[in-house]
Amino acid sequence: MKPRVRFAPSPTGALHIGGARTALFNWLFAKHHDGVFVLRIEDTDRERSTKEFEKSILEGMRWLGMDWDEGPFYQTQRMEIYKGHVKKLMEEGKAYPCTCSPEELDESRKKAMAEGRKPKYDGTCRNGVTHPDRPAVIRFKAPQDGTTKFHDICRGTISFNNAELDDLIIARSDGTPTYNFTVVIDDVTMDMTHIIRGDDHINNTPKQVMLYNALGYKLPEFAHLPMIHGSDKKKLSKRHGAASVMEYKELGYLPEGLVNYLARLGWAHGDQEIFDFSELIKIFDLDAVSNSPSIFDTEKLEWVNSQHIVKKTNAELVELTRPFFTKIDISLTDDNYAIQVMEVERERARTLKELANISTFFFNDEISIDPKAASKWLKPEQIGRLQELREAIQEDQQFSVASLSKIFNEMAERNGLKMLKIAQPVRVAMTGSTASPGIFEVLTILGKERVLKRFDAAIKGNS
RNA sequence: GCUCCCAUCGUCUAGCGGUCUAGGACAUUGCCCUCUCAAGGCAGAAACACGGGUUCGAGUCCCGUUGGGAGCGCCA
Repeated sequence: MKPRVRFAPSPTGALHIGGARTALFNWLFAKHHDGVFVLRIEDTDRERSTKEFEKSILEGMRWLGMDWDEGPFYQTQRMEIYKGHVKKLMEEGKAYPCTCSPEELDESRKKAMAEGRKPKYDGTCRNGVTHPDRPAVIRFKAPQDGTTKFHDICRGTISFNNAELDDLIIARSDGTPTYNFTVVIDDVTMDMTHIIRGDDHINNTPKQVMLYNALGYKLPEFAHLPMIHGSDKKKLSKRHGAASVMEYKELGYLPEGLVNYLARLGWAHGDQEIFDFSELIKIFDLDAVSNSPSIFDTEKLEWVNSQHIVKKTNAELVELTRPFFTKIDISLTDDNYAIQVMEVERERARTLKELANISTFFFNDEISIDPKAASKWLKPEQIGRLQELREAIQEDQQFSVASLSKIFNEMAERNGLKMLKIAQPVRVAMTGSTASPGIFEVLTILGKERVLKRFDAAIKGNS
């Protein structure tokens, strides 16, 4: 049987790193087994769900390249299905109305905690409501003894004592169904074969299993993934810097870079670190998923991203970095020129944003020279040599890496100087900084006209 | 507090009873390359939480302790 899996985010926030990893493992699992990946929007929390968050989640999914085969389905459009199931349970005596108020419940919970007991519903309304005048929620009549167990692909059998569980609310007083109920109904009616989700759901699973049993449905396979933590080892949240997937796009990460990094959190394939999409699909499976939580490490993400930047062609990098250049008011008008720039800068940046930022001097007519660099490398005696170099370069008909190299070397030799002493002033004059690609490459890409202008600007500005 | 889950270098991980004096990667240190900075190459420092078992043999299996995480909503 072809597996059917789903990713079921609630639109109460953007698609974040943890959600993206869960989505990715589902997607990879479906692709690997030639199964079906469905997207379901769990929007029953009307208070906090918004259309904007929903849109940004879909945007994040698309950007990461995780296409879905079915959906998106919306829980708010499936109310009749849930209501039918609630009714069925009521008729079979497996659910009952409860009129205890939220305040009363809250109080008994606090009391239980204070007394060291587990906060659970005391069953006041199990045998008839106590306040017929009040609006009622519907509770599931959970088994009170015995155990509830289920099989988890990653962890084996997990079992809970039913005495630990209570009569969960399956429908609110306004008639809308709650999470643990809707997931079960949806997963069953959508024919899900595997439920792959974060392990923060392990504690919900026995409740859901009871519902499957009460409804007479067959259990799917479960696979609970370890959490992704921030550097403080706490569940990843907004406080840990950029949490939303789209923020990583803004930061200049490649979708393949993020996906590669995310795949390696909680999953490994021997010693291999770098994977592209097709490779992941080919080798990904649940048996290689680990059980311990991992910490999100931006530095490794950056390295992985740089590995994927290097895999791109120069032409692709031009297109990829264009939006980042635009943001700093540079428009790439000459693609051939930009391609040459990419060739010399591609290995020097870890993100597309950085790639654009370190390349600005190639595109701006006016460059700003770092004062510290100038005070070290554009002193009077160095300006004098710059002048000399400028004349030699002007006379150089070839203006190639080879010819320039010859000019620089001769100059160094004549003055008994190391290449450093002669290259650095030129680098500062051309790029404004002490770090850049090879100086001869920089010169030939910039072109003689621009080079001479920058010589003049540096000489004029510092003499 | 209770329940459940987890436990190899700072971090991500390999390891599925003997080949582990524990391997790789990021980060880090030194060296090489070198016109700078990267990239790259080489070398180094760095871990099986602890205690009991089981076994001829345990990082690998079992139990406990400790530590961490998650859940305990008319949120999902």
